[in-house]
Amino acid sequence: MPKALPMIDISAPVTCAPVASGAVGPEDALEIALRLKALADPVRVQLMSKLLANAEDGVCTCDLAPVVDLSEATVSHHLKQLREAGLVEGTRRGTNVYYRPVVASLDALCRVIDPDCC
Amino acid sequence: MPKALPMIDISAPVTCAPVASGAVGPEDALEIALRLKALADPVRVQLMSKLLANAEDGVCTCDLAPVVDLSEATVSHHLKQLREAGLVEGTRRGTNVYYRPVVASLDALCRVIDPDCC
DNA sequence: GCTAGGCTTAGACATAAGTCAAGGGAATCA
DNA sequence: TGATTCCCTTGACTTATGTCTAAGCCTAGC
Repeated sequence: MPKALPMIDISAPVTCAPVASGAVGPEDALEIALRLKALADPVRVQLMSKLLANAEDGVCTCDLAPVVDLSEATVSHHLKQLREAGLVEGTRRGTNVYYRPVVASLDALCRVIDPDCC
Repeated sequence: MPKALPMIDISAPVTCAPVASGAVGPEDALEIALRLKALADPVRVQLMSKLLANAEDGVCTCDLAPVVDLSEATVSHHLKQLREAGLVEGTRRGTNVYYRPVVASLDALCRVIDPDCC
């Protein structure tokens, strides 16, 4: 992948014009792609699903690991990806960190990619 | 990525239950992730954008290459990814192949990932 | 303080993905 | 038929990604 290094902040919901509205520029395309990439992994899809199913309570890392049958370190890595993409947020309660989905980000992402959506 | 090899057909629109409806299984998560991965690249986002902007006429590979400033071989590779994900389809007219977006697939994908969509 | 539990980070490794150059096919036209 | 043009595939290279183990960091409770 001989490609420019991202290193841009994508933690806020995407705000550019919908993809269908015309040829998007390289920078908008990169913003969209980075957020999509955060979701484009089966483990992270499963994690998001679990989080969305428990959106009000939140789920801690130790409960997430068994769901995807991976080590806590790997789950933490995936959660970091999702956090950096603004798709989840974690709050500490005691020794545990509870993760919750950021529905607004998911919504914004969807709005950008689907012409007939919302 | 020490992970199971995909090798599954994802050319039809995704049909599984929405991610938000509960913890999706590993196989559904893989189906969703593979389709998202097809879109999760800045070049392919740009290509889709261009195609969506010319949805009725279609765009040929030689016109697509300048848009993303890459070789035709690389563009062909990206189009193959999108084709295998069922997001675009190409029809030959003479020596040219004209690509068109498959809006239904994009729509289905969006419906699966966004709880508040559609 | 000190220890224990939960979470994250760092390093290492294997696999996947993006890019290009070169070559092969198919359709058109002379 | 032969030449040209467009498109696709293959192979090789480089970079990115997912996973683990091991180590470090907070927070709570003693």
